[in-house]
Amino acid sequence: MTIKRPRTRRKLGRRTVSELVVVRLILYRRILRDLAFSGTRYVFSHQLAILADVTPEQLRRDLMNVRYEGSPTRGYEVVALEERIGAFLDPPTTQSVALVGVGNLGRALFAYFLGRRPLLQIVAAFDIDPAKVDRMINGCPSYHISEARTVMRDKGINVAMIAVPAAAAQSVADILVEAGVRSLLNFADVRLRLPPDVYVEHIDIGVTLEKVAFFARRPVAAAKDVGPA
Amino acid sequence: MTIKRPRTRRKLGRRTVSELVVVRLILYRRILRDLAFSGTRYVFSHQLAILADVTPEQLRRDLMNVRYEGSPTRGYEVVALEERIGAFLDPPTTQSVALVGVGNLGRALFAYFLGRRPLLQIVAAFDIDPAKVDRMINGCPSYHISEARTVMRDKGINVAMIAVPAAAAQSVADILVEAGVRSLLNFADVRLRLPPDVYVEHIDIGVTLEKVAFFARRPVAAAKDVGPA
DNA sequence: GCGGCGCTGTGAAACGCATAACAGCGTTCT
DNA sequence: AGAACGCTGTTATGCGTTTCACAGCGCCGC
Repeated sequence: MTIKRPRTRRKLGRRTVSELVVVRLILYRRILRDLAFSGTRYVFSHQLAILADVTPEQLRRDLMNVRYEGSPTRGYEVVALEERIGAFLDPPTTQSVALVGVGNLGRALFAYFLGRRPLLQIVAAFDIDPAKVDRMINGCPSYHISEARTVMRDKGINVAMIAVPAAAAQSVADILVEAGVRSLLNFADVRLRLPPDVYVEHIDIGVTLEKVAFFARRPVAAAKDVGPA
Repeated sequence: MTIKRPRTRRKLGRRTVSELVVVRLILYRRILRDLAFSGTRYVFSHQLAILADVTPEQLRRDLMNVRYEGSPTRGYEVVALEERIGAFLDPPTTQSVALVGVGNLGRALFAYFLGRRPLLQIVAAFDIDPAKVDRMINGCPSYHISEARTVMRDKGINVAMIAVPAAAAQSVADILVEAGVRSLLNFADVRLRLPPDVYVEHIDIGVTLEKVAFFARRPVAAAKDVGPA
């Protein structure tokens, strides 16, 4: 869920790739992993497109960005394509992530990380509650937010997740950015205002939920575009 | 976070409104609430635009959809505009929501609903774990998923949130749709395949997180569009 | 009272993205 | 062996959204 803004883009080789393409590539790779796991060797664009809920044309167009060529007769080789997308998406080295806010949501995020995502690791948690600080949570040390700057620098963290109440989110974000974070994932229901060179992604459950509720009330055959006039 | 597809639209009066507009309207209203709470009476489009992280032109254009006119000299009257947007967005009556999956994330969602959102209420929770079933959770009864159909019908639920492991999500979704749900909010990291008249919104934390990590590695001044060639 | 300023609302242009259409080619079937 | 099929990669078209630009107008200051 997101608001359309001047898209952040990133160069690869001499090309520039939009956020939308990146998101879909991530999705394709996940599907390819599942396919590889289930023993599939080759896949056609229309098959993969169905699994990703995308048109085949769009899939092929997206794949142009990663410079991988499929065979007209066999389609794409699952493992090879997965690796090629990985080469495009993955960091050269493991990225360290910080989590701020160890409430219900924070714990859910910890649970989410277990096992998965070897290339992204939560190496530090922060909170303001003394009861939650200076402990180990899922093998990860927790600190008081006031130590953020030191810890972030020491551990070379440049990605952070914010899972604190809305009222605290902006000041937390300011602290993080000041401590060198380049990229944020914000779960608080507030639009953060930050310098333009910081990448922010909002997961705004409140807005998303209202949106879903709104569209639950639309006319039955809306998908067919039946509007008069 | 979402993939661009043929946009779901909804008529209002004789106009049709896109998802993007709806999302922004929801956001504007939230900001207006905060402004009203802090005692602000009037607001100009450029002020509101900054708070919403949008251009003033876009804000004004969005507001055209709700048929509210501001004054050239005072701007928009905060409370009146908030109410006007509410009249556009809100359901005539309270909507009942179901939550499937009472794990970490499910509980976080319950916590989220506390106090807020009088127009959306979780009236039933479902799980497959016997230990979590037939209890009260935050004043809401929990049932085994096998009872979904009956309960959903009885309570007139047409919106549901899915917070179960990825492997179970599709079958849960099928059950829900079969039980009459029109609109889904899915937190599982799987793309659900459902009939086109069902509205689905994905909150895919895995994808979003990878995206954030990816853009943390972009060149420093990317925002200025410094690409050569 | 009149001129000028700054805001709103909206038509028109520009942009980005998705969709459609097509050329190339390896495989397979006759 | 030759032809036809179906898939890929890519170019061209179209659409939706955002951005630009300006007309209209109430208020404020002179």
